[in-house]
Parts: sequence; structure tokens; C-alpha cells
Amino acid sequence: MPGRRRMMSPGWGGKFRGCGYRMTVPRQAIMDVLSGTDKHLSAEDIYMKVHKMSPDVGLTTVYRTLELLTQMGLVVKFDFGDGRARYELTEGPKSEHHHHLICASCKRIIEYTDFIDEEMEFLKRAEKGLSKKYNFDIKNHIIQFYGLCDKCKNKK
Amino acid sequence: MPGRRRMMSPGWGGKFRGCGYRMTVPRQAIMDVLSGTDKHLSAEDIYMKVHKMSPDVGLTTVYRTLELLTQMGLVVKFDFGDGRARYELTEGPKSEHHHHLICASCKRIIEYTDFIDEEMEFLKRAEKGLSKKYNFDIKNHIIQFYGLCDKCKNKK
DNA sequence: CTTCTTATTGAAAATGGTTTCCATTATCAA
DNA sequence: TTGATAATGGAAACCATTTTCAATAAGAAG
Ligand SMILES: [Mn+2]
Ligand SMILES: [Mn+2]
Ligand SMILES: [Zn+2]
Ligand SMILES: [Zn+2]
Repeated sequence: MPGRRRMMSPGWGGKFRGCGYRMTVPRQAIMDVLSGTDKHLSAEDIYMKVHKMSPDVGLTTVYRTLELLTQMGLVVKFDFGDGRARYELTEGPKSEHHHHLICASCKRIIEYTDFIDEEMEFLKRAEKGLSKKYNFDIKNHIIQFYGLCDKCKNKK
Repeated sequence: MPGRRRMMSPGWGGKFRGCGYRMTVPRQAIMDVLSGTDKHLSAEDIYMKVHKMSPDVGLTTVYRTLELLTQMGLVVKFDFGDGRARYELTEGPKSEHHHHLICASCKRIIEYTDFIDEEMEFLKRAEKGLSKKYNFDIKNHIIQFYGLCDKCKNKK
């Protein structure tokens, strides 16, 4: 029965190949992990999850792939101030668009999805204007609020 | 001629003391550097500038002070992806409110001050709503756009 | 001004996330 | 199937940031 070779997955392979890169086992495994979570994973988090299914994928490759994905605009790299970078897939049915409140004291992260409509309104205009004025191809964005969480607010 | 002791500077001392900290020579020197520039300096950048006026201030103290200032909300810590953190004074007559476009490929930074009015509109509402909903005391924010700069856009 | 408590500091060493090296392997166009 | 070369993994190197700890200085009290 021909014509029914793997037609699964949205086809990350195409994304990679389209950018001139090859699709490999490690890369596929990493994409699987990223698209299967709604948390902001660190490189090591991802490495450990990948390791369960593909024990021979190295941490170095995870870092390399993450850098690649970030450049391709498929992943956003965050710095929440805990000493390690964290990554989130840009387009994911798993997680809805959100941003973060970061406690400057205890580093606690609060995700919120409020005000996304108003944000869209603002961002649409800003992105259009900025990409034209600076001839910059905007792929994605980060919005983070810093301050004190309720716990830290009420201390000494 | 009494009564004319140093009345210079907005008085960072008060800011520190008000938070229960002491005002010291190193801290004053660091504040002088921060309030005298409109660039995003790294810890080492600041250390070198401080070193010119106060040669005995150590790099460790610069890091410690920066962490303190970040927690106090007087400084914002940025990660532009070049391996070192960068810092900007929140309130500064020197620099006007701005945000950044970051090239995901070459890491070039473009500062922009456009759309600040629309942003203010959006932020005012978001901050008010978020701080109430999450009981979070928002001190400041970061907005960054990622993508490809004109140079990197036209490659390969 | 002097004293006393303790927050702050500087130098050196340690830390640890991320990058670099390089020999080996795997992808995919031909 | 083959060949050019992109990709990989393990170990070593990197290097920004943190930790340690004895010495110092800020500032409240007297
Ligand atoms: Mn998130
Ligand atoms: Mn800036
Ligand atoms: Zn907190
Ligand atoms: Zn660029």
C-alpha cells in the first residue's frame, strides 16, 4: 500500500529544510518536547525530557538547536533572572499567547493572558510602523513586568 | 559659612536609606555612572567607568549594587543575548523612555522611542488591571521585539 | 567626637550555564 | 549507492556571575 508514508506532525522538517537546514533525529525530538509542553523549559529541562525517548542526544545539540530555533523565530528565549535561559515555542496550540510578571525579589513568575486584545491592538500598529521605519523583520516579542509579588511586598 | 553642606545630586542617599540600606562611596560612584549615560552598560562597563574616579571599587561590589538596584526597581536588567547582562536606570533625565528591536541573527540592538503614547495608553490599563488581579506591585517593564535586521534579512 | 554594631566591601576562589573543539556520523541531493 | 558536508556528542574550555571571608566603614547611640 504505497502513498501512505508518514504524513504525521505539522512537518517541522519542512520548516528546517526551508531555511536550508537538515531535519535530524535530535531536532525532531527537541521539537516534540517543545510542542508537548506549556512551560518555559531550560536547556537542561529539555535535554532530560529528550533523553527519555532518545538517550543519545547530547546536551550540546540541545543548545545548538535552541539557538537555531531562536534565530529562525520559532522559539523565544527568556531570561527570568534565575541564571539559566528558558525557551518557549512561539506558535503552539498548547499554550495561548501570554506574558510574565516577574518578582524582582524572589524571581517568582506569574503568567497572565489578560489584556491580550488591547495588546494586539497596540502591537499590530507598533510592529507595522517599526518594521517599516527600521526595515526590520519582526518575528515575535517579549513583554515583561517587574515588581514585587504579594509575598515580597509585605516583608519588612 | 555653615549650612551649606553638600546639597548636590537628587539624593540617591535617601533612596538607599529609605530602603534600609546605607549610602556608600562605591554606591554613589555607581549611581553617578548610571545617571551619566544613556547607553545600556554591562557590569564590567560600569566597573571600568567607576574605576576612573574611584579606583578601589571592586567588580564584585558593582554586581552586588546592580542586583540591589534591580530589586529596588531603580534599574532594569536586560538580556540582549550577547552573554552578559546590561543595565539601565529606570528614571533618567538623560534617556527618554524607549524599547528595543533585537536582531535574532547578529544581535544588533535598535532603540526606538516611537509609539510611546499608544504604549502608555495600553500599559496604564494593563498595569492597573494586573497589579490588582495578581496583587503585584509593578515597578517597571520591558518590551522587546525580535526578528531580522535589514542586513541579516538580505542574506543567503 | 567617640564608641559600637553590623552592613558593606574587595580579592581570590569557586560556580555552573553555555560554548568551543574535533573526530565521527548522518542527511539528502545527485 | 555515493559523496559532499551539515550535524552530532563528549570532553575541555570559557567566562560572566556568585560565594567566601577577613577587613572596613556607615551611621545610630551616647
Ligand atoms: Mn511563559
Ligand atoms: Mn536601551
Ligand atoms: Zn516575590
Ligand atoms: Zn542582524
